[in-house]
Amino acid sequence: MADSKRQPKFRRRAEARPDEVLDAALDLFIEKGFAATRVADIAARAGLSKGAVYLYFESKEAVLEALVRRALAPIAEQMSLLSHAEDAHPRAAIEMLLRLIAGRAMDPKVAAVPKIIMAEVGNFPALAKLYRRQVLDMAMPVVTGLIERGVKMGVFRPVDPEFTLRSVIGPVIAHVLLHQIFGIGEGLDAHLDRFIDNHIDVLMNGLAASGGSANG
Amino acid sequence: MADSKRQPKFRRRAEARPDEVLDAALDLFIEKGFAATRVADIAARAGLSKGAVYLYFESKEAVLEALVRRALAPIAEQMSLLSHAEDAHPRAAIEMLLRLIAGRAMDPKVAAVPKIIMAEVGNFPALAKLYRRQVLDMAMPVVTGLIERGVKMGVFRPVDPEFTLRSVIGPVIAHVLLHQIFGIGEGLDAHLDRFIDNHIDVLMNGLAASGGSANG
DNA sequence: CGTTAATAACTAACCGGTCATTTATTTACA
DNA sequence: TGTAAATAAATGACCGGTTAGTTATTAACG
Repeated sequence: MADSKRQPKFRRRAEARPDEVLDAALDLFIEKGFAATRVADIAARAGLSKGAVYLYFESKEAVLEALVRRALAPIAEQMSLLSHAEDAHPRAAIEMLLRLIAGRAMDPKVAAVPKIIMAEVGNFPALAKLYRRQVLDMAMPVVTGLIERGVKMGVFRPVDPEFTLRSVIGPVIAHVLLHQIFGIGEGLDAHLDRFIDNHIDVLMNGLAASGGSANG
Repeated sequence: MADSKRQPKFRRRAEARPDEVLDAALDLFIEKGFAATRVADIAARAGLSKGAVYLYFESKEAVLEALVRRALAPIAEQMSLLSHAEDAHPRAAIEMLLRLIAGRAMDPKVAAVPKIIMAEVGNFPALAKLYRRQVLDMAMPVVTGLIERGVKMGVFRPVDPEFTLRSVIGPVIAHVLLHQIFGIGEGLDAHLDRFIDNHIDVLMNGLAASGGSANG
């Protein structure tokens, strides 16, 4: 009151606002889900008023879509990286790929997006299509191609690439789900590398002991 | 009005109502998620009025919890089956287990429950605990035990059972997710057996060609 | 000062949950 | 067995709280 330095009660920062809103929305969608998050909450966390959110986004749904788009962009970049990896030895490429995916997927901010999509796919089928087109349709062919090439080169046994894709990424998904959703293997956080080691070991060499009767 | 046969506008069927409500709720939660489903919708699909739903359930949330409980009951039975399987050869037991899980998990009604849990875990942490206690804490030790025994018997190579669990079930989860959420491998529906065959082949024998340098 | 970012108060609609009332079914009894 | 009283099941209108989206107004700042 006696203070002469009246700092303004808000700043005009049109450039930075949209990203800040998306940051806040991501946090809240992770915490409470899309439906349970109020636009007012997003605004509050982003440090502006609810009305201001509507200066930058058409609707609450539009916030979600923008959020997903923004999260997907870097993944598209990763994919171009993976395309380079095609030159490498299939085994080494898959190993690199798995470590890359696992490392990123264990970051809650990254894991959250597929989780939100799974949760909201019923309400917004467009989200599933977006994710499928921007991520899956780019990533999956890279992996199946890698497997296919490995088979042709004779470094992999003759397996079905489409099916085997699931054997490559599935364990990582399982690991992330158990951890993120159910809090299982909490202490294993630091042991992510060891999990990947184990996964690659099993994936490449199989479970069966070499001496045993292993064929189906 | 001219009709002499006045069929009643409702029937008293207190026995059947709760299950019918849960059936309807499951359908709708699958379609639209928990938050987006109105109690009136549930009632309409179950063929009674909204008020009647509250004769049988305390709240909308109580409907969800009852739904999960009902879905979990048969799984607990399955687990006792699995306990029997421990007597069998670890390899055969795992194979049987995988075919069992995959067959059930591809049924949308069954797959829906974990999906709903994943979606609503933010709002209702109790659900995750329920699922963890009633399913995971029962199922996971069976599998890790199986792996452990296989290692001790020498039919499996020395792997970490906790980590390898993820290699066993992960591919099935991936398959179900790709199919249920993103509609990938739609035509592969009939090929579930072939997917499991491929998974077991890779799981047991590994990807690496026998001649190659496969060790990490 | 004029433009525009931002606010704060507002509206309208929706939806979970309640309850007074109606209808179906069962029971008591002549 | 026929009928009326009793009970249980079900309805549907309603209430109150919540919240997405709007708008009149104000404040920042070049």
